Amino acid sequence: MLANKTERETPSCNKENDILRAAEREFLAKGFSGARTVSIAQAAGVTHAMLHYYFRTKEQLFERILDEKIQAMGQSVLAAFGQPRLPLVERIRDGVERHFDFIAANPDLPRFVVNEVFAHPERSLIMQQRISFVVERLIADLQVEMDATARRGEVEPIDVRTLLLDIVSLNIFPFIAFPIIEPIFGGQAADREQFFARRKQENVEVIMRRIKKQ
Amino acid sequence: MLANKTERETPSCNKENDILRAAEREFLAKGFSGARTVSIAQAAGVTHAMLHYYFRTKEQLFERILDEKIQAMGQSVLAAFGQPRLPLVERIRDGVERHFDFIAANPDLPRFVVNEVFAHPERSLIMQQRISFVVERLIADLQVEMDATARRGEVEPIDVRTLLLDIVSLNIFPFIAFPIIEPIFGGQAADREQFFARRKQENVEVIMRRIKKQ
DNA sequence: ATTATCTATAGATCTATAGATAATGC
DNA sequence: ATTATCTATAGATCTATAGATAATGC
Repeated sequence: MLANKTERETPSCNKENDILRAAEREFLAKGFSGARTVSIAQAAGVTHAMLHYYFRTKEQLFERILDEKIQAMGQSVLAAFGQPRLPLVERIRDGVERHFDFIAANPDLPRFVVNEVFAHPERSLIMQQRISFVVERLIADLQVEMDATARRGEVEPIDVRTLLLDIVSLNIFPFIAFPIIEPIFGGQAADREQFFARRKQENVEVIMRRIKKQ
Repeated sequence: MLANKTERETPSCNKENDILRAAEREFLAKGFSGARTVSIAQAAGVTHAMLHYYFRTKEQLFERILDEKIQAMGQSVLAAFGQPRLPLVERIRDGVERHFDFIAANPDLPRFVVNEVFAHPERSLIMQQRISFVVERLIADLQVEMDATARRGEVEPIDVRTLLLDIVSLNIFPFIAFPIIEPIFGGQAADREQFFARRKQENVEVIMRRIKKQ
């Protein structure tokens, strides 16, 4: 049936992919209930019937996107902190920055994932479990190094899960709340680039102070 | 009043308010596009026509709720930190805890406000400006005290806006992302109460270390 | 023979209103 | 006379599919 896509289909004339990319934009911007399949089809430059031909239902199309995005969120943490080449403190500083950069490059991602997982936790259960499984190993690995470093008196001992939640909270929230923050920061947030550059530095500062031995 | 047994007599007396309360629940849970006016009417125990009789449109009913909630978010910051009776460091510690408690008591509020403001920033512009105006005074006041305290060498100098964003990021994110966090924290988050009690302590710790003089 | 695409439309849902009727206040 | 409430339904969307037709691969 649809399983075997031929290799000579170039991206620009691959309608299935066009629909996926259009769906990605629409769903990320408006969420499941706000998105319209007609709009997606229109943005993809195909008739509405094609969307159903390839994905049967709005729900199925949505789940393709949601799974993709949940995975991306999980991967972002792995990619940011899974670099064992640096000593722990530098590894964490580097991780905060990498994770921040990823969110900066995908500012709509966290809101989307957070909302849709909240709206229907059962919808994404398998994907979530897969992510936690991988993240679990990263955490265990980091915790071992953390404990060792703390024993040498180089850092304040801390539960790695707790530290990671501090980091993602600080990194993600400013992006998802930017429209609210902007008027409060007034001129300071007028230059979006600069605002987030400072944010990144602040988050690194907060986390470094959190683990610093007192 | 023999007319007491008539069908039109309302048990809860104020249907307009019933609709508002039902709308609040529905909109907070599902957002504007996910909410259904029929469901709201049903939950309020009135016919669907009544909803339009009192509020004309879904949009107007929604804006009543959104304005209310934006104001509540702003007030929560004011109420938490607007207590000039304590010395600065204690005032901040107390503020972090008060703000956390408010979010804990209204866990759906931030997601709702953040989403809807993001989806239609123009819809809430007046309300946002009103909030920023009030918060602005709090910030100015706190900054004066912060600078004075820093001059005495009791804290590390910091921009108050930056510090407040650290605080609300740490306090709000764990609530809006809880369904994602839960499986990763596994057993540690099984007891929701305890998980958030620890979070509160962690957030206080992070912020105290952030302003501590080095 | 199968896959891709289009037009047209069914069917479901959802917002909103019209129009009738009862209650309330003056 | 005005306000509150109900029933019934219009009108607008939106998802999904049927059925015809073109393109592609064997």
